[in-house]
Amino acid sequence: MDHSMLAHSLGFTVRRAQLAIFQDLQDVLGARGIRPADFSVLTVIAGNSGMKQSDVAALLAIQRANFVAIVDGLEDKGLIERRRSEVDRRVYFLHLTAAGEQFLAEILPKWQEHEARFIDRLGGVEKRDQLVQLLKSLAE
Amino acid sequence: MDHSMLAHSLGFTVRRAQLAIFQDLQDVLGARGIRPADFSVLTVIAGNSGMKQSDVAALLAIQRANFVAIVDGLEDKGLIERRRSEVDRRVYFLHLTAAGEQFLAEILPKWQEHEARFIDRLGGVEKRDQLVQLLKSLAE
DNA sequence: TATTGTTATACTCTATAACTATA
DNA sequence: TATAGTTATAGAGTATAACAATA
Repeated sequence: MDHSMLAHSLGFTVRRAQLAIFQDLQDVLGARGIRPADFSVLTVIAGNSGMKQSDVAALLAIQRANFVAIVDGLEDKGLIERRRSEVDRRVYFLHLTAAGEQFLAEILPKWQEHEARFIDRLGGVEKRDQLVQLLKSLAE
Repeated sequence: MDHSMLAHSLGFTVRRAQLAIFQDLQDVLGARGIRPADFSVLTVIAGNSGMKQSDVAALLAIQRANFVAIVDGLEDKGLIERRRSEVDRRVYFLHLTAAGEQFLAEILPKWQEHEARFIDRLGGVEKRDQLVQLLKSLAE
């Protein structure tokens, strides 16, 4: 199927793998009405309740200008809420709502099944750990 | 820097690695006036001269409708040319021009340096081979 | 009827500059 | 002056439908 030097390059193989994973993830999350970026925001807030809006954006490498619409969308869905800082009234802290907690609890098993599908392709969690370590060294 | 479960997931780490590699690749190729997709097309044609336009598109997972502008751009730059099939006058075969061959010869060392930067981060070509194998199993 | 290349179009993601309110 | 959030906008990349020429 592939006859070029690209087939053995890092850029090409990483991109192909990323597309395969994201397509599956989009199918899983799209059925529940959210996108991969929305999911990543929910999990970050779940793990760090009350994080500053701009810090969440930076952690996920999303421009703060583009992050506004993502937060708006999740707030409109009733999954998260902005709370103004009393100390510095420029900043918003992000929190999951009760509905957001419930939504995440429902969707997490589906996400874990998604991860499990690809762990199976790799041949187990040891291979996954090995791969994640290699990938992290690429991203520094 | 990361406090979420995402940090150890396949989707997130693959995406981060892909962004790091593509940013570097865009810098390398952008300085020579082409994009990663252009480069991939040039290398495929170099390895398979006279390939059908739609087959190149399929090999690179690019929609044939979106592929037209890429081929147009490379043809406008004088790097490739379309040659009509005598047998089936619907199809175009793609070939590098002499200028295209020369351009690719000039740019390939820069691409190899780019690959080498990431192979270094991994810790050598054995790690690269290991990673490529794992990534291919992800993309099936 | 089916296929190749093409056009038009829309949608998402991303990048940048400038605004506002606060500090 | 500087920062957090916001708005507006433009550029990529990608997806789909429909067309002309050809099979």
